[in-house]
This record gives sequence, C-alpha cells and structure tokens, in this order.
Amino acid sequence: MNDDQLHAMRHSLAHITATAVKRLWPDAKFGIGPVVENGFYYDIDLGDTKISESDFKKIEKEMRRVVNQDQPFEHSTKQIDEAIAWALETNQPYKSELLNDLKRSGTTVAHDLDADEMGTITDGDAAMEQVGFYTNGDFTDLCRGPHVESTGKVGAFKLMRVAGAYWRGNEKNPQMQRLYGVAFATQEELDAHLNMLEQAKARDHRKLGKELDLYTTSPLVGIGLPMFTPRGTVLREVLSRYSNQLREQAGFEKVWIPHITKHELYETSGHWEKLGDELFLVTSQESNDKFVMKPMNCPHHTQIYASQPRSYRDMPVRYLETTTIYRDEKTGELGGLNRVRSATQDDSHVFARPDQIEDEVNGLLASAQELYASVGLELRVRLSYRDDSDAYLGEPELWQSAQAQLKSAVENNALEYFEQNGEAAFYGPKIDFMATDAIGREHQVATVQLDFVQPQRFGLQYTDAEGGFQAPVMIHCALLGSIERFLSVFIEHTAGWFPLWAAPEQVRILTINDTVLDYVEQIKAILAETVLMQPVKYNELRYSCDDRNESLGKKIREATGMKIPVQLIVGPKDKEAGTVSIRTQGGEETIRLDQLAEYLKTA
RNA sequence: GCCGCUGUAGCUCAGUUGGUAGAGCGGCGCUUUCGUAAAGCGUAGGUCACCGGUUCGAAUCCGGUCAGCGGCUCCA
Repeated sequence: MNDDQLHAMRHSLAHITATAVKRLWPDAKFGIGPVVENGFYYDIDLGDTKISESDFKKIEKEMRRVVNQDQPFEHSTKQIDEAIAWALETNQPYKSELLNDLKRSGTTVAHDLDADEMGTITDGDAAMEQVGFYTNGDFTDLCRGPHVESTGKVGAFKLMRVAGAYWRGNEKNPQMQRLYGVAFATQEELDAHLNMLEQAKARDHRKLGKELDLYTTSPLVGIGLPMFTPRGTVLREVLSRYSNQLREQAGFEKVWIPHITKHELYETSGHWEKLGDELFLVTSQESNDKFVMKPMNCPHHTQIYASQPRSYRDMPVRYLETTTIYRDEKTGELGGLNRVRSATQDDSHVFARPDQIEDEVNGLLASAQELYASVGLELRVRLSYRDDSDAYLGEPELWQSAQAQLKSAVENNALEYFEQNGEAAFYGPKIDFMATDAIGREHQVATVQLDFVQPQRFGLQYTDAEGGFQAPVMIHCALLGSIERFLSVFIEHTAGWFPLWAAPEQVRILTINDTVLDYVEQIKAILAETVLMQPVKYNELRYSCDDRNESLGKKIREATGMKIPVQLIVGPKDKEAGTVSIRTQGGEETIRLDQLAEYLKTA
C-alpha cells in the first residue's frame, strides 16, 4: 500500500467515525476530520453531551457495522450556495462556516484567511463555484477527498483518545471534542504500532523516574518544580561535569550568578517585553526595586564581561555555568521533566571578535559531537539563517559572514545538516541539534546561537588594534540544553540502563552468605580506589554492597530492577579462588580480583 | 489557562445495587546462610487526595479544590 492509499484509508475512517457518531448522537455537529500521523481525528460538538473513552466500545462497534455494510463513497458536487443551504438545513454550523470561507477565499486554511472575516457569512462573489461532497450510506460530508472505494476497504483501526480542541485552534472559539484514532493497512501493522506505544510507555521517564528513584515532585512545592533524589542528582552532576569538562578543555571558565535580579536588567536586554507573563516576580519588602527570577543567564554574563575593559588580545572571553532558570509556563503544559518551571541549563557564552566565530563554533560543535556520541544519541543539525525581510537586527554583512562561518564549522565537523532561511532569531543565526533516540523519536537538544544584539544593548566593547572600540559577538551554547529535558530524553533512550560512567549506582556487590564478608572488604577496597577517566574525568566509582540475609535470586532481581550495570556476585567459591563473578546485561563472566579495576575502567 | 479521564497502604491494584476497607509486593520481627530474576512463618501500616453537600449511613452519589494523565492553546 502506498502513502496515498493509506491517506485515503485514514481519511475514510474519519468519515466512518463521524457516520458512527451521527448514528449514536443524531444532533452531533461536525468540525473537520483530517488525517494525522498514524491515523486521523474528527472534531465533534455534541452540545452538553460529552464523549468519554468509555463510549469508544460502542462507537467502534458502530464503526465496524458501517465497515461491514461496505457502503460505497460517492463523490458529488454542489454549487457553493446550495452547499451553504445544505449546511444550514442539516444544522451543521461549522460546515457552514467553512463553506463561507471557501466561497470568499477558496480556502479554509486559517492562516491564509483574513482573521476578521474568518467564519463569517459572505454573500459576495464566490471565489469557488463548486464544492465536493462525499456520501457513504446516509452520511454526507463536505470533503475534497480522496477516499477509498467503499467503507469495507479501510484496514485496521482503533480509537485512541478524546481530547478538547478549540474550533480552528482559537481559544476564543467553542471547544469541540477531538476523537483520535490510529489506522493501518493491516492488523499486524496496527499491532506493531500499539506495541511501539507500549514500549514507549514502558520507558516513559516519569515511570522510570519513580522506579529508579531519580526525582520527585510535591504538591506543596508546586507543579513543574521537580526535586532530585540522591540518584537523580548523581545523573545531573555527572552529565553537567561532562558538559563542563568538554568546554573547560576549550578554554571556558566557570562563573557564578545569583538567581534573582532587578527587572531593569531585562529592560536593557530587551527580554522584559518579550517574556512578560512568563517571568516570576519577586517582591522585596526592603526596597522599591522590582526583582524577578532569572529566566535566562546571558544578561548576567554580559555584566561580568563588562566588569573590566577588554582588549582584542583578550578575546574571546568564554564563560560557563550550569545554573537554573525559572519560567512561569502555563500549568496545563507542565509534566515530567520535559516541560518544567525550573530548568537547569549547562549554559555558556563566548564574547568573540567577528573573525573568531568559526573557530569558536567549531570547538562547540566538536564538544557536542563527543558528548552525544558518548550517550549514544544520533545527531543532526539545523542551520537557521535570516531571509531578506527587515525583521533582523545587526549589519547584513555581519550576518552573511557569520552564517558562512557557521556552515563552515558544521561541515568541518562532518555533521549531517539542513538549512532553513527565515528561521533565525531576530538577534542572530543559530544551529539547533536534533537527537534521535533508541525508538526513533527525534528531540531538540543542544543549541548554538549567535547574538549581535545583546552586546549592543549592553554597550559591550573591546579595544581593537587601532585603539578604537568594537562590539563583540555573543555565542550562546548549551550542550545538554536543559538538564531536566536532556534527562527525560536520556532516560527514555536508555530505558534506564545508563552507561556505566553515568549510572547513579555503577556496581553492586551481592553476597551469597556471611562467610565472605571479609573478602567483600577486599573488593570494596579495590572499588574505593577505582576512578573512571572516560568519558568524564575523575569519575569516582559509585558502588554498594547487598549483604542482607536474602537469597541471591532476590538480590539479583532487585539489582536488575534498579538497572545496576555491574553486579558482582561473591560466594565462598570466589573467595577461595580469589575471583568475582560479574553479571551485566550482556551476560556473566568470572575474573580474578586483581583484574577487577581494569575491567571496570575499560568497560 | 481550557476540555476529557483518573486519584483506595510505601508500590501495583481489588472493593458487588451506598451499610465507615482488602490482596500481593515492600517494611518490621523470628527462622533460614542459601551460587545467577521472588526462602518460610509472624506482624505493623489507610482521615479511601482534600473540603463541603445529599443520606439514618458515603471509598461508592453530587459540587468545589488540589494533583496526575491525554490533548488544545502558547512557546521554540
């Protein structure tokens, strides 16, 4: 089956869903019913009646009945005014609205329409004379098609969920109920899809976050404000250390800034307008100053740069800081670690001369590549450039040179990339990194952004060789992005089986009985001296010992449940032979105790 | 913020048409000292998310609040 056929099939299922809903609720008013990834949906308004998932059984049953009746999809056309009359007669106000838009503009696509006129009645000249309809059985719908021949030819489907959706995506409009379904050509493909969803659910970072004891939330603290347990904190710190280490090797220096500031900082930077209601305000009982929680770090860092005069010989100046920003996101958006109100960035800012952009970006890209290779995520990048509009600030020549330098750096690093004009921020071009995880999902992670505007707004300078003053270019970069978001990706990518260097608990000794406790002390002495140097330097081994009075089977079960990468099983035989039995995901092996440190360092 | 669903022990979940709670795991105690995914016995845990209403009586019905989940919208 090709994509067009699959599309027709899914689209036909949207009609069949509407047919079934219309049979069950004859007063149903219909919005639109398009094809989406893996399936389709239909927007429905049942007035005060609400469909819930408990209704799916009977809707699906009715859908199957329609499918079994194998009703042909019959195409027909109506004159536009005739069609509008049809919509009024059949009490379908949403269809009527769409038809009026078609008549006026020849399209129903919201952003192609005049916002004021959208959905209003028109009686002028028609931009479109005739509109298409499809009829199956007793159900007729305004539709461009195409459809499969008849309702019997739709493959395997399943209703998935119902959700609120505003008519035409506008929150001022009535909210309809959106009925989602998935559909595939065969039952096998549907099962495979449902299976993939199960898998995704099994590795959901919110589930694993609890099972592996990584982070928690509390209604007393507030939603979107996660707290990290000792295990989760190890992950945060080891990732942050790695990210920082990569940049420290490239000449970055750590700085530190407070988490609140007078709001004037953002008036100067230009963020005050832009971030508006996303800012957390902090009231001072001592002064009249208006303070805010920092929603970003760059303005603070500019003030460190500005704290002393700079020469062109000092450039570039590179600052690095892992620190938390606060944004008051809409509550309905928050959840897990993906979207939070307190996000920790492994942030860095380079203040560079324009001719240094390529070298600096080059170094950052190399760091990103090393980091993502270590965590096993595949990267590709998007280069976002300006277009010809005047929405961008900064000299066009500077833009041109900077964009060329970015591209050159990307090519130099042999990164897979694509370019988009018109996607740059108003203050500069950027590189966004997309990482593909183990089950094929793509996530936005690191970014490298050039900034021509903030240096100007803050009046940053350096003295050039002729004794004149020049404005530096800022290069913003976060390799992990937000540590919280990165962790959600990392957890789901690894399904909680972190690589040895990152695992919160790397090694657990499991004893078979109490006769080996003295031997365990010898093993612990070795582990205590073992320090991993790759990929993170000075990564002291994190280990524990389960010497409880429990069966070995149970200890293995628990350690495996916690996804401890290396389990050392120690019994009388090992003690006698001077060995340890190593159990990993890859299998079991026995090595001599004097080989243990080397084994772990090279694992 | 809006719509829908959900909220019972630390965890996973039962709980009939309304008659003030139950299992497994986990915890604790005792016994057992065991070789690759759950040893045996005993025992303690709950203001059924919270607040209010209906009722002789509410985990159960109704309303509100909070939180979780799925979407919409917003942001990139």
